[in-house]
Amino acid sequence: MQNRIIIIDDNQLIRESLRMILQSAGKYVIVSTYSNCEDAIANLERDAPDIVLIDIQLPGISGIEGTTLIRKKLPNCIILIITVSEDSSQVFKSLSAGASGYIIKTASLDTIKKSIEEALAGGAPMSLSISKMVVESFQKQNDSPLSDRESQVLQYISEGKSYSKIADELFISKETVKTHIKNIYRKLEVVSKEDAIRVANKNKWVQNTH
Amino acid sequence: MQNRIIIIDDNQLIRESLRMILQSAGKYVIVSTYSNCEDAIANLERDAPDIVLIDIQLPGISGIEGTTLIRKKLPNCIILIITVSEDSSQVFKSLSAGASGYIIKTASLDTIKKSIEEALAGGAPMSLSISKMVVESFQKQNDSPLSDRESQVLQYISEGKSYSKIADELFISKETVKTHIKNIYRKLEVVSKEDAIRVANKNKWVQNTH
DNA sequence: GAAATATCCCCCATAATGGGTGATATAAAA
DNA sequence: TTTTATATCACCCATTATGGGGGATATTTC
Repeated sequence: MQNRIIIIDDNQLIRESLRMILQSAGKYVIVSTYSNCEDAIANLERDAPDIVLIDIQLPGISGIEGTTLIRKKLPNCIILIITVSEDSSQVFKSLSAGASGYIIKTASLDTIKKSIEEALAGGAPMSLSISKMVVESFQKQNDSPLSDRESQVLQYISEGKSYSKIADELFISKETVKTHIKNIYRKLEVVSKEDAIRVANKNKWVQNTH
Repeated sequence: MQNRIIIIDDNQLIRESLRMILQSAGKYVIVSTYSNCEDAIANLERDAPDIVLIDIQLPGISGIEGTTLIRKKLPNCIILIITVSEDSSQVFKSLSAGASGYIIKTASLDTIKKSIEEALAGGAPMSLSISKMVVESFQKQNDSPLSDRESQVLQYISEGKSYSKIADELFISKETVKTHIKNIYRKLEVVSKEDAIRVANKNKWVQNTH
C-alpha cells in the first residue's frame, strides 16, 4: 500500500519540487499540498495522511503549533519538519510538539527520500548537526560555579525534594542543606527555588529526569 | 594528523577486530586497548586519546561510570559506546554521562568506520532506533489522566513554581491552584509534590525544560 | 596562610503546603 | 435528563518549608 503524504509549505516551488521527488519514487501518494496550516488542518480527516511534511515558518499558525494540532487529531501520523535553519530552540520545540524528524531544505533529493523511508521504518531522521544538538541536551555541563555537593543539592531541589528529604537522602542535617542552598543562591545570584532551577536548567547544570 | 583511539572492551575478539578495522583505514592510531576501565583510566594521560570506544558492560567500573570519569579527565575527548543492547535507560544514562554516540556491535565494518568519522565531524552517530528513542524522550505523552488545566498546573509545579506564582501566571486564585493540586494528587495517587513530579516525569506527562 | 568546601547550630518571620468541607457554573457523557 | 468531569473560588486548620541573619569547626586546596 502506498503511503499518503501531505506537504505544507508556503513556497510553491518547494511544494512542487517535493511532490515531484516523492511521486517519482512510486511509493507515495501526495494527497494534497497546502501553503498554510489552517487549510491543511481543515482537510486532515479527508486527507488522512500517514506522513506530513511541514515547514517551520508559515504565515498564521506556525509549523510548531501546527505539529501539536495535527498530532492531536492524528496521533499516529509521522510529522517531519522541513527547515532551512538549524536553530536549537526551534528544534527542541518541534520535537516536544511531536515531530519525528528534520529535513533540511538544502538536502539532496536522495537524502530527502531516505529521510522519509527512515521515518516509516521507525527511525528519527535528522541531520548530524541536529542529532548532535539533541544528544548534547542530555549532557550536563561542567562549567557550573557550584561545588559538587552544591550541584547535588540543586539537582535534588530541581526534582521537587524538600530540604528535609534532601537531608535524609544525603545523610546530612537540614541545616547543612540550608547552608548549601544559601551558597547556591549567592553564587547563582538568585533568591528563590524557581529561579535557581531555571538558571540551572538553562545552563544544563542539572540533569533532566528522562 | 592521525586521531588517537583507545578501545575498552572485555572481549578480546572485539578489541582486536576493532583494532584491525580502524588501523586498516589509515586515519587512526590505536594507542592502547584495555579489558577494563580501571587500567584505561590509569593510562589516560599517557594515551591522550581523541576517541574512546567503550563497552557498556565491563567488569568493575561500568562503561557508564567510566564515561563520567574519562570526561572528567579529558573533557574534549569523544566517547562512543559499543553495545549489543539498545536498552533505553542505558542509552540515556550514557548520554547523560557524556557519550557522544552509540555503535552497535553487530553493525557492519563500514557502519562502524562511518560512525567514527561522523563523531569526528561533530555529529552524533547512533542507530535509527536509538535516535528515535532519544527523540521520543522529548515528546510529551497524551495518556495522562489529568485534565488540560491540571497538566498545566503540574507542569508549573515541576518547574519549582509556588502556588502563588502559578496563580499569578494563570490569572486564577491561589485557592483554585490548590484545588487543582488536590485533584492531581488524588488522580495520581500521590501525597506530595515530589512524588507527583516523579510520576509525571516517568510518564512524560510534563515537558523537560531543555 | 588564605580561600573554598562541607558540616552543623541558633534565631526569626513569613510563605508555602496540604487536608478537610464546602460552593457554583459549564460542558460532556451516560 | 441526570450524572460526571471540569474549572473556578472560599474558609478552616495545622504543619512544614523557606529564606535571611548570625556564627562555628574541620578539611582540603591553592
